[in-house]
Amino acid sequence: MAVRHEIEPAVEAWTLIWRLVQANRPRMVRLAQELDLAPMQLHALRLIEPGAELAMGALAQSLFCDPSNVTGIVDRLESRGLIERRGAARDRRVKILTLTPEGERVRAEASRLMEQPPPELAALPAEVQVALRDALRKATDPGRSPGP
Amino acid sequence: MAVRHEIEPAVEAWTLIWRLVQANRPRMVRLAQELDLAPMQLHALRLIEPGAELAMGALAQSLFCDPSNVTGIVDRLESRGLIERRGAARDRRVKILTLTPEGERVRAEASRLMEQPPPELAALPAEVQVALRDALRKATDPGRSPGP
DNA sequence: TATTGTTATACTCTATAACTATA
DNA sequence: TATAGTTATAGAGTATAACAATA
Repeated sequence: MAVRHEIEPAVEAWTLIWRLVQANRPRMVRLAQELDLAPMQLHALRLIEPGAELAMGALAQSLFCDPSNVTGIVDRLESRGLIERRGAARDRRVKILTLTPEGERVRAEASRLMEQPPPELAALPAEVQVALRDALRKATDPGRSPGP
Repeated sequence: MAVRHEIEPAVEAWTLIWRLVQANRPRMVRLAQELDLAPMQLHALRLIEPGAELAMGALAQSLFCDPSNVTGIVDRLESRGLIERRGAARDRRVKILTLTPEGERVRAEASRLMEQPPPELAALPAEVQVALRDALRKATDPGRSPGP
């Protein structure tokens, strides 16, 4: 019988992804500090698209946290003048969030900085970058995920 | 002149990695809850290897946070009986951390659960898993990083 | 003097439970 | 009754500054 010392490629890939993301945590923390935003504030800001509307509840779902939590995060973004909160016309229980012009500016800057790949990826030969991208496209392709 | 609508493969790969990790945040939070550990406590526990010693300062560096912070994290792990803290013999300023038997048990269980790849990766065809793993190996190979 | 870890302080993130105002 | 969001509360993570013990 064959001896199997090899671990599953998916297991090793997942471990390596974790390592890569961990190694880049200091950069992300520094980035948030430069924008004078706490990590979750930055995350929330990125989930509100320019010109679009987002209800508090939808934001809570996207952030994977309790609605009671979102109140504070939104409070802080609002008092910094980055977002606005107003009641929805058709159901006055829900609060609609929109970016202010300053919010759009900060969000664009944040996105520009965050999408810069870490040196470990940027230094890879072009063909390895392409192989990595193509494999990740297949993993995150919505058409592949389990049905509704 | 050629029009370039394509973004750099490394940029897209980095974005996809973020998406993958974000999508798996709820699973990681649930995992920590099942072990009755806060996220940073889990992270810290994983950084102390069985049979090895780790100074508080080294742990602070690995966690990318301030030493004053580590005091509280270690306090909570110690009061749960997962780690021990004692003065180093040769320099009594430094505190040495070691796992208790219970700490080793919880850490092993945590590692087993955390290394399970998310469904998005596990469901990939074997050859795509291998391509992904090989590209990530090249990215995280210590031999490739900028010199000392 | 310099370094390791702690304490004091203040702020952010986190969830649970009780509350409000709508529906 | 049920739902969206808030408030109250408590605990955990975060950094800065001042401190104790040791080197």
